[in-house]
Amino acid sequence: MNNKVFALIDCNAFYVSCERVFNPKLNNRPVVALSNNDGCIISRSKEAKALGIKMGVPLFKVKDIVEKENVFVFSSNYTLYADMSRRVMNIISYSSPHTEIYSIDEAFVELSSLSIDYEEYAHQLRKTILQHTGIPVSIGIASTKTLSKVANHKAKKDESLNGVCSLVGHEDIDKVLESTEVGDIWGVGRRLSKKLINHGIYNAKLLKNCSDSWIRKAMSVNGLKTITELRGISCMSIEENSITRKSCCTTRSFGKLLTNLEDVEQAVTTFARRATERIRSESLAASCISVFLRTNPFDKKSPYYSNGASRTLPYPTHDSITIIETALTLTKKIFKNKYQYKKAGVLLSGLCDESEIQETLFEKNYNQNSNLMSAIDSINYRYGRDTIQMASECRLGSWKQKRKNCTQNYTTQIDRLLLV
DNA sequence: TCTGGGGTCCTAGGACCC
DNA sequence: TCTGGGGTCCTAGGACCC
Repeated sequence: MNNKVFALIDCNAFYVSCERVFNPKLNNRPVVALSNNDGCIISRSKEAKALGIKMGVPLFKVKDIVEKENVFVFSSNYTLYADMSRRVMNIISYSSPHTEIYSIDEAFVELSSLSIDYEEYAHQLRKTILQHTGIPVSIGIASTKTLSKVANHKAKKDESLNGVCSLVGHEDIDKVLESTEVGDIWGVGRRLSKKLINHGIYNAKLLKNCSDSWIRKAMSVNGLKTITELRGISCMSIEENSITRKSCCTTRSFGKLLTNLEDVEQAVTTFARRATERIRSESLAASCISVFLRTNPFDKKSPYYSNGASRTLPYPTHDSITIIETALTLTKKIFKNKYQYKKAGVLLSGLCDESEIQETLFEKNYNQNSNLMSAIDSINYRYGRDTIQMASECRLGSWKQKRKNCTQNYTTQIDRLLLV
């Protein structure tokens, strides 16, 4: 038996909550936030959920409800959300020595090393986060990460719990597991959930009691970890040191369909530049560059085309010019006339730390522009990320995304501060 | 008319080696 | 007619997460 204790802190309807902080009129009203290009609904207030608006649904499919019920709709404002996330995570990190930032709106904390009352800690933390940032959170506490996810789910659903649910010392965890649908378990997605239900396993208690050998076959080693954790034996620990990434990709849908090579090249240039800037900011370099293009898979009337191409360089680089040149060569290779392109992307992989770049005697030096890159980065940091662009991306701007209803950068731009 | 973006990990199967 | 055994590496595809 282990005696670890994990807490999972999860922000409630995070993007919607961020918008509410700066516009209190949105409180107690149905509010949703959209994905890029104003495509799908990816964050919903409690009131919007109550209207039957589902997670991930395309906006146009719920247009009627949105209009009839006066739902407030926001384009995503990642600059704002990222900054609000940073504030919440700072408070969490300060509250415990063992913290793992798991996503933009979630963090795991290991509590067993602290001699505290866990529930009291959780209520206090909730209060502090709300007071300092305006963001409401829910906290689940249990002996494994997977169970803390279950507890968090319960904390969100059951309003009488005041946002905190602890399964530590809980007399009947099985009862909680019985009321947890199998698809709500961390690690069980849409496919596995369907498969399990077909076998009569529709809640967490039934899953927990399956045989190891059957689970190994049906769900691979990850499934085995999941059921072990449901039984209260911890096999996933806190990842305190953020592991360096293995790839970095920038991809977008276009605001309108593109048919010209020049327009697609312009978009690919921007994607390649942004991805390269990101790896540079993390002191990484890439040795493999991939580009992909595709038409709209939902449009059954037009012919579908999707293709990708990659090239591996002789040694890693984080020079925008080299990476963009390579990306454009790849684009020409896969671009075909007469198709209407909806989306493209650039993926950088084979990443290594910039200090490990091995140069070769006989190849062109890709990294000779490093002073130029530093200068571009510092100008873009100071004056906005697209202040200096590449010539091949400044032409028409025809691929730009839809972003009809986006709020200000209240916390990161001095002239956008609210006046009180 | 309108359908997101950015990641990780595992497995099976093929190619190849001796 | 009869065609082994043991291994590695790579890739595509499938699953998951937020």
